[in-house]
Amino acid sequence: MKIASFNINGIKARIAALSDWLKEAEPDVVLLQEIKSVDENFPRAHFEDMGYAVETHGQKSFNGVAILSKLPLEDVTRGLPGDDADEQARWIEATVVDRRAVRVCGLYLPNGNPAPGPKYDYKLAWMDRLHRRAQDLLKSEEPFLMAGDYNVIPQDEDAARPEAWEKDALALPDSRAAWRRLVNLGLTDAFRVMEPGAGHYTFWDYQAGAWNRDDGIRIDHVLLGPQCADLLLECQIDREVRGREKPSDHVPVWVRLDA
DNA sequence: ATGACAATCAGAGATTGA
Repeated sequence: MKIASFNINGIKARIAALSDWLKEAEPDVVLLQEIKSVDENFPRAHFEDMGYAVETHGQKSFNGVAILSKLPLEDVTRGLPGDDADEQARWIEATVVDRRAVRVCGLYLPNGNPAPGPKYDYKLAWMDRLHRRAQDLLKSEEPFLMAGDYNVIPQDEDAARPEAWEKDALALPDSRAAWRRLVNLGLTDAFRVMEPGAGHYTFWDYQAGAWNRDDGIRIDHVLLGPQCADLLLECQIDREVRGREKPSDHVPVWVRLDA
């Protein structure tokens, strides 16, 4: 089972680029972030015609997550538990059934800039809710993963120029501590365990020729629960997608599971 | 120190992103 995460930076603007990548990468499941669309305007029929089931959790203009799946999706839930007043669409879950059933969670973690400030407070509070959701998923002792745009640069080797991010919400000590607290529950950073080296990124800013200078950061991650980590076969970043026509500023990261 | 670039909504330019 091949499961990918892709922050597409607007579904309407990315229909062609996403479709091209789907045809060649042939993922079974794709967790999308920043669809920037309400559910009614998501080009559902287009992706259904490509063989995917479509589940969305959108809002107007910003944020928004979705799942595309060639395999049946069951028990879909929307919204990260823990704050009924939170109206930002950043979390969707479903169970994918093939040889094994895997609970997949798609997430778009708040950016948090400027820090300090209310946006950073929201980011840290959201990460605390994520920690609690992970604890509950761990209790099930079933295979699960949480993948998406975490907006966290875990370590200096995950940035081409770590000094440029020192005071940024993506790399501040409190952000990294919250990331470690999550991982230390017993989750596996799928890419990091398969590729221990530096220089692997998932995001390059549109500005200042970041892509041409390979001035990137690794902020899109796949965290695996223990039973899911047992099934891990492969994890890769499709970096070449960033060099194409009308690209997102993020690229896909995917895992292949023995499931 | 600032803006650079892109998407959205709207129908110009502000807002957001990372």
